[in-house]
Amino acid sequence: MKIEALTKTDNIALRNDIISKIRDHINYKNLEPGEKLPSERMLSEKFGVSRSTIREAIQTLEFYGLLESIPQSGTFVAQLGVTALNGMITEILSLEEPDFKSLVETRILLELKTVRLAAQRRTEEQLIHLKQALDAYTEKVLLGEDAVQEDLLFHLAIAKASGNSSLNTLMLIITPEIITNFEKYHVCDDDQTFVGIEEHKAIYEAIKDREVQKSKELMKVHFKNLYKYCYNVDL
Amino acid sequence: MKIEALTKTDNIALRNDIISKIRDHINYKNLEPGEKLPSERMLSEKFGVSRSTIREAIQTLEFYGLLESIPQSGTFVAQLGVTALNGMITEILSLEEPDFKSLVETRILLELKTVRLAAQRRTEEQLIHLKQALDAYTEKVLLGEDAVQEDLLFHLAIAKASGNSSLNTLMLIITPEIITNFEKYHVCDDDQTFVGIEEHKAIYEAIKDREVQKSKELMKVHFKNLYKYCYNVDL
DNA sequence: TTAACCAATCTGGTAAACCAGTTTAATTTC
DNA sequence: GAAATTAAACTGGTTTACCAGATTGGTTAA
Repeated sequence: MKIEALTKTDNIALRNDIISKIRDHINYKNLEPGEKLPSERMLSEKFGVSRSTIREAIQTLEFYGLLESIPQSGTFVAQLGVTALNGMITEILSLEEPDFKSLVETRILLELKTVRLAAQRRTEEQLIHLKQALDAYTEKVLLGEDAVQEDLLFHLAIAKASGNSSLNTLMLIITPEIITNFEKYHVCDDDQTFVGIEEHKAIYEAIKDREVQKSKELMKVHFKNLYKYCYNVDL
Repeated sequence: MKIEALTKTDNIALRNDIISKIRDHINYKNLEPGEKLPSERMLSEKFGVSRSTIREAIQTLEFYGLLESIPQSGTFVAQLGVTALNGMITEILSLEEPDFKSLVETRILLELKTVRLAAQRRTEEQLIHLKQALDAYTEKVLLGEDAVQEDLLFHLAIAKASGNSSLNTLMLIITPEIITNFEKYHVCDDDQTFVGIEEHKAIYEAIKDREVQKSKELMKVHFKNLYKYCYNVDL
């Protein structure tokens, strides 16, 4: 482990500590949904840390939808009861860094859904966007260059065309981690790239023709290698 | 629209503006993966805002795994090329607030997967946790009290038992929003709660007995009403 | 008694100053 | 001339101070 990783870890540990203290406070005061948390200054003094640290912790809980800060007014607990809030925060604190296998498993699940939805719901505008992404990918491959990024953007375009903003968000969250790990472990085998063009093209055509089931099957084939990798290799 | 929402919107708009400016800078300087961003002070001066604002924008991009800040060293772009980074940031900036239908659709997808994985992989310890969550839910319902929170915690326990940390994280992200909307639109019909006990119990038993297919079918039934709601009602 | 009003206070957001490691480059030493 | 050294500049993180809008509680007018 690198030296500077320690201080970074310390920062996260500190923030998690503050989050658990906020949870304890909510429990102790039995704060109901919509009730107001003490001001950042109060919490800062109470927990013996600076406002920045408090704000960081609040921002994290805000991201998970458990708190909401209103400017010049206060920070409020979401429309969740104490029990749920308690359980959720405990879970958040115990979250592990996702392993590669989990990421791939999740990506496959999400993409088999987004491609079906895209085939059902894509608009003409989204179709054009898909075509552009496909062309950019094809061109890069034909030039013999690395096309991992264009590959990724095509898949994100499918997610967008699914018309499901929630799925789209989740794809955006897990994609960078996937790519980072891909680069790290050199998963992508360049021999497959020309096959990749055909597969991408076929998926695009299926979405264009609104062939729902076929699009899913094509995506399944496209993920075949990933599948194999996911279930045969342990990282 | 409420008045205070304007200032809140302004804050988000400001942060998004900074994010897009960071993107532009990365493009302009053609920063490769792992390269260092200008210091927060430089960016602060360059963009005419305070460091706090810069830090907030960086923190957001860090959450999506696009940047990484190292204490006393600098902020670095992730192992993603300029093209991917560019596309991702653009997507992030255009993210909409998820609609209820998207959330429900996504939740069903995720839960049909987590329950299958839980039936395959659950440990004895996770099984105990599931049982506790089930009992808490049952008790609350039998007392005639509202058990939405305990319901939620049971489902989160399943996600945890799936052994897929990535899926677990995604469930944690969308669950609060779901609950908030449930409360808002009064989706949960209290007549169903006693049926709910039986359904939860059956799912628990299926996971306990490692009956993968059955667990999925039971979850599908459990979501039947949600399904109907999702595809018949527009919000 | 009640409703309108106004100023003191409190809020989250922003900016500026400070801290302790890290990095860098000039200086010294061999 | 090259390698070791050291001090100055730079880094993200933290603390403190300030801002403008929101809240609140007492006062005043009806």
